[in-house]
Amino acid sequence: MADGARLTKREETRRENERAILAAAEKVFAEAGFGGATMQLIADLAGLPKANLHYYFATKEDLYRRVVRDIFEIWLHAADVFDLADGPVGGIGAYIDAKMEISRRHPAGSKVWASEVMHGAPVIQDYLETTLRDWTDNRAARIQGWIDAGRMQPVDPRHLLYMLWATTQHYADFGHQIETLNGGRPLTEAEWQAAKASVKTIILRGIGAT
Amino acid sequence: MADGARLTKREETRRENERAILAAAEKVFAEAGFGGATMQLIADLAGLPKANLHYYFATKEDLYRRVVRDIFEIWLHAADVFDLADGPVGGIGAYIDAKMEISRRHPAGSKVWASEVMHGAPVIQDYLETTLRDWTDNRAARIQGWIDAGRMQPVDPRHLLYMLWATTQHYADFGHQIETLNGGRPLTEAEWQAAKASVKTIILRGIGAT
DNA sequence: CCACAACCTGACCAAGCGGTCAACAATATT
DNA sequence: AATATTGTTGACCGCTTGGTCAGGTTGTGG
Repeated sequence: MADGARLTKREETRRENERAILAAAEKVFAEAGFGGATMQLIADLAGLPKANLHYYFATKEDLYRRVVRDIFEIWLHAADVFDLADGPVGGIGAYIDAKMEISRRHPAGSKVWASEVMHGAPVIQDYLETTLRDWTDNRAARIQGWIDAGRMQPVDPRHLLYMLWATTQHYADFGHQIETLNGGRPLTEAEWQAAKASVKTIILRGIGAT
Repeated sequence: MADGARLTKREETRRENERAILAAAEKVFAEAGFGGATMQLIADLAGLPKANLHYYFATKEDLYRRVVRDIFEIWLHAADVFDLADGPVGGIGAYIDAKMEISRRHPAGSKVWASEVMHGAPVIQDYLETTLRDWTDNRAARIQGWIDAGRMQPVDPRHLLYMLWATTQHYADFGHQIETLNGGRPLTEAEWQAAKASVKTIILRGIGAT
């Protein structure tokens, strides 16, 4: 008792295998794209026979769909910080921090998401049209509220959101390019902090947030 | 005479076929990624038999390499405007316009480039380490010059460049997402102008450019 | 302990892939 | 007109792919 949920050996194994498969899949899909990824590669990385993957996920597309949706959830919840603050400095500042942190900790997931959208969102188009659209409408309204309250300069809320997404995701999706331009070394802790600070400084000043 | 270069029928055909293949390849690579693209698909789109592709480009990788390098050239030359202006408002403003225009006119190329970098730049790593690094160093120095001259606030020139790249490319790479959030319709001419204006306003104010 | 269900996997398959090639057609050169 | 060069293509090949499946193993509930 006292170690959370009581699990049978079966449930535990299932959970662990799924986790291993999803982690491997995320990495392989990020590195090779959907078309370039192979079930064999994912299986090897997960340490399971290929046939076993098909026991847990019927098809390559099912597995991919699951990976994309998992990322989407994380991505979406980063916006919780948006709603806690009462003004643009706190709200947008915290959102930038949160999204930069996601780029740093889930670079593979970010790439899978980027790849999916870039190729026309074949598997999550419905999510874009429902969940994401609602999400965006809400946040745009909130930003407009700040503008109306004189807390920031009038800018198109949507283009501001695009800029936030673009800039923060860039550090994951184009991490390889940034690393190369950084002398071939990954950003250090201090360099990450500097990156965050730069982004926040420019954007918050850019919208005249108070 | 007077219609430019005099070409034999052979040269003309060769030129036209190469053009058709490259255009088709850019589109297919953008839509499906390197791994998902097939020579058959490219051939069909170019209106040529598959075997003919291999006469012009020995391998799929050769063809891909050519597409990526062509984009890189366009991308790089967009920065010419950077050098004509004497201050950040003109220089960076014009650069944003130029890169937004590329996103608009070469969305497929942009996606191929993004995909290439995202997957670790397997075919243009050398370009990143030489041409792009030099390019970046030069522009960073120029921006630093503007800072030293008091023409803009002190910000890290590199992170500013990343922000410019990220934001402008976003309109190509995530064009599908933007279109979906725009009610399923592509941006109109006026909306493109508004996007450009938003980006320029926020960034130029963000760096305190004068 | 038993019977049943869930889980695992090596061997296999049809389909599609990048790439080759021999035979042929068109153009250029002499 | 004859010849050499370059361009074109259907048919083909070896290989890898996603996916299947029969038969075995492991865990569970009674």
